[in-house]
Amino acid sequence: MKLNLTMQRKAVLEVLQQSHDHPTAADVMDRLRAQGNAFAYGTVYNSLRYLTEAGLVKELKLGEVASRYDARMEDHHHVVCTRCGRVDEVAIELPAEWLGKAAQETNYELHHASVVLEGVCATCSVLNNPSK
Amino acid sequence: MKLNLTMQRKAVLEVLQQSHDHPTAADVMDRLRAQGNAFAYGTVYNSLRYLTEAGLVKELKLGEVASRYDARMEDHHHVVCTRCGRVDEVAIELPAEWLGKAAQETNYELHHASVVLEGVCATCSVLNNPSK
DNA sequence: TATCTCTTTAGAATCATTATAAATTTAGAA
DNA sequence: TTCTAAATTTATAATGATTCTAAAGAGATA
Repeated sequence: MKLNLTMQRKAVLEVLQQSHDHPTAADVMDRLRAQGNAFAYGTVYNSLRYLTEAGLVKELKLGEVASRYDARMEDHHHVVCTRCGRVDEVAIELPAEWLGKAAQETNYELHHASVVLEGVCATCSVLNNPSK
Repeated sequence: MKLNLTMQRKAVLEVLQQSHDHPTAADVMDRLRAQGNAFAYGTVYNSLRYLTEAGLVKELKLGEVASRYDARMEDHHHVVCTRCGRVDEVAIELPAEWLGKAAQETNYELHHASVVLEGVCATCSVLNNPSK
């Protein structure tokens, strides 16, 4: 399967590469519009799916209504701020030992692990309790 | 806030307590119907939200379209079989040390961690490769 | 009893996403 | 180059989960 990067797909990919806040499909749409690329909704979804399948982009399902997308392909996890909705990345990997125990307990052949942490980000924490 | 368990809410809770497969709202609806309780859709969603807020039930967002619900309140994680969609539980807790590192790296005040593992369950694994 | 609040109900509305069908573009063959 | 087949984009309709709304019902309290 050779890569077929149409201008639409390239534009979507570039938006993701230039974003560091894990935009949703609607966010991507807006950013494309802002730069003069008014593609059809379906095209944006199509492109996101294509890029995801091509392994150029990751789809993040963090328990919110909408999926988010990320062009950072190194494996990593995420933290969501329960106050402002901001999403940050967690670079630390799960201990292999822990995964091993999980595989053993469940009797699954594990392929992927995703951790979603919830908490309050530094900014919101300060806002709420300036004495910090 | 005192607990107000109407008959509808009680029925929804009981369905969840008797289910061990993490049913979706639609599943709950079906099971209620099957036992003669034909509540309105809105009521089931309302009850699920109420029970979740009351801490009697957990809402699971495992990256599928629909939320699943679980009356097991002990903290635990989940494995999803990518072949058949089956969801099982993982009782092992994340190492506190790992969480500590994550909190430090991200500068978040962490409140909750949820791990979703993906893999192939024992049944599907055998089906696909009977030599095992 | 009268009133107030909470709940249920049916159905409409919303939101993210997918499907459809026609129009357009692209790539490769002739 | 010209033709044709396959892939893609587009606009729009459809879907599926969930929430909202407004009216009706139930319960509790004064």
